[in-house]
Amino acid sequence: MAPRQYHHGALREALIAAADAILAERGVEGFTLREAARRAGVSAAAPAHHFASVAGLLTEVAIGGYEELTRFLRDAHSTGSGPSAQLRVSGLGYVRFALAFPGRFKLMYRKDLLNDDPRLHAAAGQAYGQLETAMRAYLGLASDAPLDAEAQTLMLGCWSAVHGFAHLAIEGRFAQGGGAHRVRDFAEDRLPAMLAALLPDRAP
Amino acid sequence: MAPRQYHHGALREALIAAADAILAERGVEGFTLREAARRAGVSAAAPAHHFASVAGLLTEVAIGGYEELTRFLRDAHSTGSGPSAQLRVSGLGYVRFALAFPGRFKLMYRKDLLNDDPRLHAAAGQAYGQLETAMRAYLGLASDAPLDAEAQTLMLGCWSAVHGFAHLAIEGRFAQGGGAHRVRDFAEDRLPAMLAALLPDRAP
DNA sequence: TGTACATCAGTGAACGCGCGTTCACTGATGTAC
DNA sequence: TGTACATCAGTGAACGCGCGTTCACTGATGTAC
Repeated sequence: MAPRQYHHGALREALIAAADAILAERGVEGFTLREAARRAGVSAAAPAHHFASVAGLLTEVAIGGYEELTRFLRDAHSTGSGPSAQLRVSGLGYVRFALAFPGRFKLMYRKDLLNDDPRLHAAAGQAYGQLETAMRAYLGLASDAPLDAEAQTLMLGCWSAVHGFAHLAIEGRFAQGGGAHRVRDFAEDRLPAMLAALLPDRAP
Repeated sequence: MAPRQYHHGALREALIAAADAILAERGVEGFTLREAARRAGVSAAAPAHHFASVAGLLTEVAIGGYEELTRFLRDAHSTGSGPSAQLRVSGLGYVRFALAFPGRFKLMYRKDLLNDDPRLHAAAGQAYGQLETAMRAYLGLASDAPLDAEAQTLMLGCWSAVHGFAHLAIEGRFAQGGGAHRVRDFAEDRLPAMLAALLPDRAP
């Protein structure tokens, strides 16, 4: 590595990466701006030149989180064959994301730590829209049709179920022994059946 | 009110009540031991005589929370007619509890703030057992029968769904305008249909 | 190609904050005789 | 019924902590001419 220069060159990105690493290692509660600065090899005052406040940095991390979640949902979706399987496997993608990045996932729902930023809402909306698209296909609706009452109820149920599952799994309410690995195994083992009960195959 | 005496008389209970009030007003993140002492009209050092640490006090609050949740589940259950309706309405009870006491509810899932206390696990187990009992009746199983694979999957789905719904509702992910009142209306409006989709009537 | 100078992106020290907990203490209570 | 005394349940001051942010500053960069 080159010796530290006075000008970092990409401090903004380095701080975001450092924040991400802290979230992964210590969770949301363990995050501090000073620690992020420390990891980026920079004084505690430096972040102020790139983010108005700690919320600014965390908001950036959360936006990245929603973008990654969208990717997870899309990737999962593409592995299913047929609208029913695709919707179910999208739910699996949601949980996989949450268990892969629990700190980031929790941050994404911590309104009190984030700025009320339109980019954040847009990123969240994109992830949600990904699920909605899958739901439309599942119900045989046109891709631009508004969701009717049944569809809305089903969306609510799916989102609640995968979100609740993810949250409970992260909090260790299921597999009581073992670490993250065991929790992921539990999810891969049990989620498909749970999603199948909630979203049975539909005739096309 | 009598003038403050040197000996409070029931400081332990007063601290628990104060903590509960703080959770209601400011949420988990807004809780501090010093503030609880302040509200009980006592010095910051006083709580140490009743709780080994802040976690001790919060654990007591969480235990009370699980007991209250159990009551909510039981009360809701008793308003349903027939096992199917009773299970569904128990789910409603879970969410009603969460929306009535969001701070306490969140605390109950914050392992990092609570002691690893057998009384806490027992209280949590009792609430969970309440749901399990309703599930057994729903599936027509004997009240002491172990849950088979289908039953376990259904339990997982129900718990995840109501937990996720509660969590998302508390975080304001549904009704974007309005306060707690509007969120509760949304839940009362939408949850029954969601639960009906997840737990359709079963022939007895 | 060189140079003056504005601007940018850092530094290091300090501020003020409130926290949970500890300490030596003291006032109040209750019990043994 | 009184009294000595142990124990209990408070006090107030202090400790050490790490936090986010501010401030006057300086070193590096880049641009106009």
